[in-house]
Amino acid sequence: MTEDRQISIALPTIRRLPMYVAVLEKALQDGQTHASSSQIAGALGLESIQVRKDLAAVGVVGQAGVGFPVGELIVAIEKSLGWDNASDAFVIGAGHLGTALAGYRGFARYGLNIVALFDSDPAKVGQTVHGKKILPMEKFADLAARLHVRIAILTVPAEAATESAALAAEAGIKALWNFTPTKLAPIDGVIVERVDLAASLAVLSSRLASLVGASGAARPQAADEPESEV
Amino acid sequence: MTEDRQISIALPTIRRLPMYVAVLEKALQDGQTHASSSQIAGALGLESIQVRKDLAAVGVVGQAGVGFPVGELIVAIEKSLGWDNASDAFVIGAGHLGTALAGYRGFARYGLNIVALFDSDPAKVGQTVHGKKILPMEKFADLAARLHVRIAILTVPAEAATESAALAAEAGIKALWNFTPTKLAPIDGVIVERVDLAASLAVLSSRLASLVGASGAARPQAADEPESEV
DNA sequence: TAGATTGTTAATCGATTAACAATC
DNA sequence: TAGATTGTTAATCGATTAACAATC
Repeated sequence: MTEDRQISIALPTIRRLPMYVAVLEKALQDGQTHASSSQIAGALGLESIQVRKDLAAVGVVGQAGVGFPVGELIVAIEKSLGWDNASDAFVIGAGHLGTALAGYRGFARYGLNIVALFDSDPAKVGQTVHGKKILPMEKFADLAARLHVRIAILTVPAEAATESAALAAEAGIKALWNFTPTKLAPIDGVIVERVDLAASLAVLSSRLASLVGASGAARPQAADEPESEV
Repeated sequence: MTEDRQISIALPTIRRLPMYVAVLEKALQDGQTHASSSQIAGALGLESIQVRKDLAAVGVVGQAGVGFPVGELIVAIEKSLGWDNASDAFVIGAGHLGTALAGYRGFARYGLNIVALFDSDPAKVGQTVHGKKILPMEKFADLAARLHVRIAILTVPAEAATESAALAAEAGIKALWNFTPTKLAPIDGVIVERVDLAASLAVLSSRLASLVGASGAARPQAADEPESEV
């Protein structure tokens, strides 16, 4: 049996693991069998000690004087992340963002397979985007159960987030990837991971503001060209 | 002159500030003039002491026995974030994600105004999405300079990320909001904030994997009972 | 005054970084 | 053997949490 103690890897470490996979795959393509912590760190702008600590957390041992086995490492990381066998997912909300995510081919790399989209708008239902059908919300629970879908990607408008999340939980969804600006209240038995654009933009704009503030007064931009209404 | 010491607010605090704004605006609509740290914390699932520490960082003082002044707080937070006067932004890459972001009306709330999109694909150039024009990359530098645009939103394919970032930096862009899966090398004088979907999905799927692993072999769960537990 | 709540100072916790002996 | 690199143990750093006197 495998060691199976993937629980309890520190969250910051888990967030860095995908970067390691990317770097290691490049190394693999270059024909490298081993990569040292300092090589990996260099490629990512990290410290080598942090790489060693992170890799220790996924349970791979390196070879002193040589480095870490690249192939083995990729497999171990993907196992830790649950990326070793693909998971099906439903998208709830076939708006701009939902259809964009449904069309993103890169998710396959992360073991995520978007099966279908759901929307409450009858005008959208029946359409096909990126080869995936938009289905009515009424069919969600039944299909989630029949197809054993455990992941839902939430891309509905902010006002509909809470209700959609409840419906998904009811339907047996175990993990919600929340792209809405709504912070959901905890739901028993459901993992919620939020992509918080406001938080990310807050970091960007506050740094920009302090940069501008440092170099002089904030100044209005020239009213010229298309100001374009939203 | 204003106090102007917005530098050095801790990053975790900055990430939480937008949530406070959301809660405070709701309080304002309910006619509240003041909100206590425990009220705010309760609405967000945080500890009151953390709220007080965060609000202290933006420089607003509360009133013992009463709470914090709601309106003043909103203004102060928005100032800290640079959300007090809107910034224009360009989108680079008019693919699914780029057009989705260009159509998201919620950004106005964060002082972000998407002016136009740019793409290197001649087939896309000339089209209009959500009332915004798709322009050729060749015009980027000139327009960025003329309109004093400092923010670019990067939604090109992974392979084009580095090149596009360099072009943006060349054109005087000061802040890059990077939605590509590529981790950019640091660029002198340019702030880069990345929306790392792989990192977010890693957290989601690893938690899901350990949840399934904990309850026995990886098995299609009964579409019934909550499996509970964090 | 009495109750509620702030803001400060100290304690705790967890992650990052440093140092270096062990090992290939 | 000599050089490179790991993994362990300890030190540092920063953020969160606790306790409580000050204050409205």
